[in-house]
Amino acid sequence: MGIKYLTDGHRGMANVKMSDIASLAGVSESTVSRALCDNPLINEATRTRIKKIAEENGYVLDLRARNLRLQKTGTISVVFPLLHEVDSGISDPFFLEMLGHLADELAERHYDLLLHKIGPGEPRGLIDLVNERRSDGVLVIGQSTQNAVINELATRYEPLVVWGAALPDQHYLTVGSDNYNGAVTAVQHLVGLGHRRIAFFGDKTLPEIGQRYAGYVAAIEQAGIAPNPALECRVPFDRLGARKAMNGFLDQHIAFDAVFAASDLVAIAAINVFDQRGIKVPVDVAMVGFDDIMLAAAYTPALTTVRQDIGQGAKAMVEALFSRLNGTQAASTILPTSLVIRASCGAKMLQNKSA
Amino acid sequence: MGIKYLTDGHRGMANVKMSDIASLAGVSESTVSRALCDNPLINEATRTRIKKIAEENGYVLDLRARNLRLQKTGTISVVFPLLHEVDSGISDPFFLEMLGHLADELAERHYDLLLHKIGPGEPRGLIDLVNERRSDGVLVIGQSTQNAVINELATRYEPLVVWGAALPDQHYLTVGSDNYNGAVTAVQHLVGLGHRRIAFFGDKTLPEIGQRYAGYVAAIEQAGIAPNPALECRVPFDRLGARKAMNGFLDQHIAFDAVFAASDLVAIAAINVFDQRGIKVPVDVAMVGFDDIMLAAAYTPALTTVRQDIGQGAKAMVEALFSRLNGTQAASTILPTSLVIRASCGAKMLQNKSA
DNA sequence: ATAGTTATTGCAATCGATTGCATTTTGGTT
DNA sequence: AACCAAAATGCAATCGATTGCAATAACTAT
Repeated sequence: MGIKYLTDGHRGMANVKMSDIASLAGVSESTVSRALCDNPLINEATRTRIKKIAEENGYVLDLRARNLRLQKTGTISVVFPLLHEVDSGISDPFFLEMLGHLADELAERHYDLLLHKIGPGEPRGLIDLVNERRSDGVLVIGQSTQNAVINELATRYEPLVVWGAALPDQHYLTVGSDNYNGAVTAVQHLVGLGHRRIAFFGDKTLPEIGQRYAGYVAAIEQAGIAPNPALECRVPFDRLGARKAMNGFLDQHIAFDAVFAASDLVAIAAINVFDQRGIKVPVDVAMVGFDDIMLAAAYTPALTTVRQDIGQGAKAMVEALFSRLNGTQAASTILPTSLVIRASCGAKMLQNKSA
Repeated sequence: MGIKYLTDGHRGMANVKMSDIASLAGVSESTVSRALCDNPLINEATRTRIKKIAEENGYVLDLRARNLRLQKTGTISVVFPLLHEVDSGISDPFFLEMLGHLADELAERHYDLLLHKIGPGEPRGLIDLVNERRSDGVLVIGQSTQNAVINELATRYEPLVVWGAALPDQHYLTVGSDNYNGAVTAVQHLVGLGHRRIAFFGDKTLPEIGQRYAGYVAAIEQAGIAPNPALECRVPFDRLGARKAMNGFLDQHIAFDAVFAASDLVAIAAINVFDQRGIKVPVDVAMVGFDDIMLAAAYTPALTTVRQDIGQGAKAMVEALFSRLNGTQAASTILPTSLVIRASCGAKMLQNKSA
């Protein structure tokens, strides 16, 4: 006699299934199924024997079959604004960092991560995705301008969590940073350095940016400075549009001594445009960004910015989603931010003023 | 009488299945199945009738069931070096751009994209992924140091395509840029500008970087310059390590007038470190990068770099993978690169020389 | 009308797992 | 030895689609 093995074919990967293991072990499929998931109904001895056989024959269960039977997918969709067209997109490193953390959190729960890109012109994408029921839940990173679509969807689809700003009439769970207070802190910092004419760079029609703008205004006013609409530069997301907007702003020759940029990417682009026109950061103008992407620290000059804790954010999103899946109540979360001070807004201005 | 509808429950999403449509239409499931996939066996009239009923009742087929039956998954795994730990990782924007393009290519072919993060310390991850057969094929972005594992896997698993350098004893298909010639062009450009003491910044133990290094050496020698090992700075991937390596290089006070950085990220970090020590790019030192990530153009100074066509790369990878899935032969691909000249290595040096 | 085609449709098995219930085996008790 | 409870295992239905083959309906030509 001797131990029987299933020979795996030429392709190397034998298509071993549960019934094969069952016959090898001389038991029924039910027993194998139960043994493999440590069901206590099965005798300790048989259980280990079966497991050993399964192991030796390289058995792995077929998730399609299991999920079909269990009526689930074992998958979470992550919807992502992946914009990469030359003229319409900047791959924000912030998203990649978020994605990495989400991948971790989901892997820990043994869920797969199905990635869906969604472009600016395809609002149906999200709806279809849900209709096809390929996943047990959906995480949306960045509602940007789609919040109407998302909101409509949310009224009939529960397991949906969105990264971004919490808005008033919102039916869906959000996890996001405290944009308002983050902005307040940033602007207060600039004020503390002696800056008075602080420009706002960003597109405040986007929900998150709108909140940052509100914080900017509040901090300005609180410092006793009159908000000046001329100091606002509406910077779109695409690179060319951004440069154009910034150059247009500079062409107006409005005096300003600092910029609060709505994201690090905007800040970086601004520094670049300024540089080309001979304006040096931080010597001539102080600059604060938002996000603290990895590159913020590596930029020249290193960027002072409002840090969002992406790891926490990812964790909160996944937790909220699984609460919904389990029927537990869960509330939207607003995560605290912190100001990271680097070279892009040195203390020089303060010294100038006091001198 | 009147048309019958399946009422969808409170949750909004009715769980309509094919058998429901069958009874509504008064036909068998087989007929519905065939009608929905435009099988010509089915009468034109019934086909449209069934489709209409399916549409009205919001029917969508269950992919698990279909895939189980068809013995496939409809999914491609994308394995991704998502490193985000503070001390071990930089999220290279290059990867996100690639990911976006892959998402497009796969979506076009109606395949889902399953994302798997793989950390530096988990070589088994890739193997397990394949064993679990959750996807019909695997795309690996960046072999980095894992090529031994990948190679072993490739001997028994066919539908595998890797982004990266083509290496001698490789059993797997690769798609990658022409690292060698890209580097040659970059260095020739520096030479043409009059630079003689060109440093190499990067970790040449990684396959892709190794090829770029080879190109660097070749171009140097071809210009009649003796390669100087002291001009090589081995820059690791983590930020702190990178800074340390660069500072160490500067501490040796070896004269150099230009840097060929193995990636844009390295170039960016280098400019930053140089700046902190009073070395200005491009005034004091010229800098060329590799990749042409979005940020290269937005950096200050804008980065001269070797552009990789990521869109083409993604396309080639997916095409190669599907060839394998269809049993067609496919060969590894090497994509051409192009040099993008920007501010980081201006023509100043040349003028200095000729003056 | 009738046999012979051809165009449609249905039956039933199948993909690979899970699980309620029935059944067998084992062990303990008197 | 007989019986009962408890432990271990097996049977068979099920998840929702696809498809070879059989069966029926609709025509065509004689």
